[in-house]
Amino acid sequence: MTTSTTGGPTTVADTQNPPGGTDGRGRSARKRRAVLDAAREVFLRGGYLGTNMDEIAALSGVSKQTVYKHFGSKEALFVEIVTSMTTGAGDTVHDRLPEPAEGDDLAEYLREYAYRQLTVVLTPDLMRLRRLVIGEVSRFPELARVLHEGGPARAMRAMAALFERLAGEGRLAVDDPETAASHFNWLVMAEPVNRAMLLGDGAIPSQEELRRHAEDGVRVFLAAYGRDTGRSPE
Amino acid sequence: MTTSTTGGPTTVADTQNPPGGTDGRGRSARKRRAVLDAAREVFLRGGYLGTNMDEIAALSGVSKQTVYKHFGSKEALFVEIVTSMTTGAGDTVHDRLPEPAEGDDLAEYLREYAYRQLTVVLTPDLMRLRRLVIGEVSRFPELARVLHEGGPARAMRAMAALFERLAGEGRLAVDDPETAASHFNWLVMAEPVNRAMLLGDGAIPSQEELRRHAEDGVRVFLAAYGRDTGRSPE
DNA sequence: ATCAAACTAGACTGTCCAGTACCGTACTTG
DNA sequence: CAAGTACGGTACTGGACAGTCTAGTTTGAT
Repeated sequence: MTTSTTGGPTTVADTQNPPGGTDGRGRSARKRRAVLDAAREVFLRGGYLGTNMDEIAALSGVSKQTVYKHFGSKEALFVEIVTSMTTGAGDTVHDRLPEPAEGDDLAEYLREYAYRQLTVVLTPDLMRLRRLVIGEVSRFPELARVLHEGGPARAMRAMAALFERLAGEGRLAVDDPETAASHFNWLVMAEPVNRAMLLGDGAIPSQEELRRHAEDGVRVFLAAYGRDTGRSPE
Repeated sequence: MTTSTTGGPTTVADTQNPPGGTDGRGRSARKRRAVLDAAREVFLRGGYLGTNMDEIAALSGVSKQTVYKHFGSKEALFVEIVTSMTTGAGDTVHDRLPEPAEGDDLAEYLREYAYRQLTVVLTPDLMRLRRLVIGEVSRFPELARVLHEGGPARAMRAMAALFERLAGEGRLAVDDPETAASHFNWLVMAEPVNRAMLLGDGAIPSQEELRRHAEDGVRVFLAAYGRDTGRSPE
């Protein structure tokens, strides 16, 4: 944005705008991106009804007409923002997720898993997204369904599959993987998420607190579902 | 709730409108109540911005002027609704809450406690209230703070105090009552609450499901914090 | 019966906002 | 370089809504 806006003499050597059509990333696509970025910020700040399209146009440095050219309506733009953020966050959690090897310390693996999930989800933008979607459940039930599916449900399915495997290997005492996954998930996520939900982004715990919280949750989980975790006197 | 309204057979001569000025429950108070009831329904349905004052006036069978006479503004009316619902629900949970006696089965007591909490909180109106407040966190942070304080925080304080006492009596292996209370609370509440939060009132579990859910949560809690719950081999 | 306070109905003001229309300009592509 | 398309700026339409105002009516106490 801060690059040379004054073109200069005649034909700039085009260091950033590829003339060939192979790239496909022309002016139009750039404007579209700008609108998406601005809309995201504005919607997350003001909610659906609390946001007006002029503000989005102004913040993205684009005319209102262009906004409506790319996204037909306020509603469509809103849906686009929410779904893209939702799936994006879900992918961040699940991409390149290592599986526990035979020799790994299971407790350590679960702590890492929990901590990773906590740090990804407890982000100001994701908390705002969650508040936004929850507040609009009656107006946009589909979006809430998508968030649930791409968030908790997806995470718990992955965990249930993992726990089932570990139970088969005799490393966990789990007979109902879904229930165990739910217990693990909420032992770890519930407290900080609900806290941040109501008390605002300022209530998001620090990394150290999240570490400790993950440890506590895993300890309780393994006390109930672990194989060799008889409460040993320290 | 459905018990005798504490009235008793003393001297209830008046049917509804006491003529004496001592009561103060005249026409004005009736109108005020009507406005509150209507506002509650309309706000819970449409959210803060999605609600207009004409609708409230129409539903309560009262002129708009009267609405503004009793509550100075839309914002004041909204705050009134939310705070009264919040404290009311908190009282419902904690009023007449029995304590576990010496001989009681602790697991049974905790199951009952959990089930009670679940049934009170998982009510369509309370879920709608929660969504409403969460959606308005940025506009009304105080209301969210009040909901957190009168809801989860209050419940967890009560539980922490109980656990501390039970630990002192040697009936629980708890060294950090706050953490234990958090674990208990969210093992029980998190799954159904978050589910209903995103999937709508139709996702509120049945009473049987809540019973089972409470059992599962208590089992895990006692595996971690119980005294005599060594995992017996089946 | 009388009077004052509270209520009703509805018109009204000022403001905000989604979405459109118009026209001149900048960019892209052949 | 030419032509077509996308964009900027801005004014405009149509409708919604918080809050006020006015004039007439009901209610409840004296």
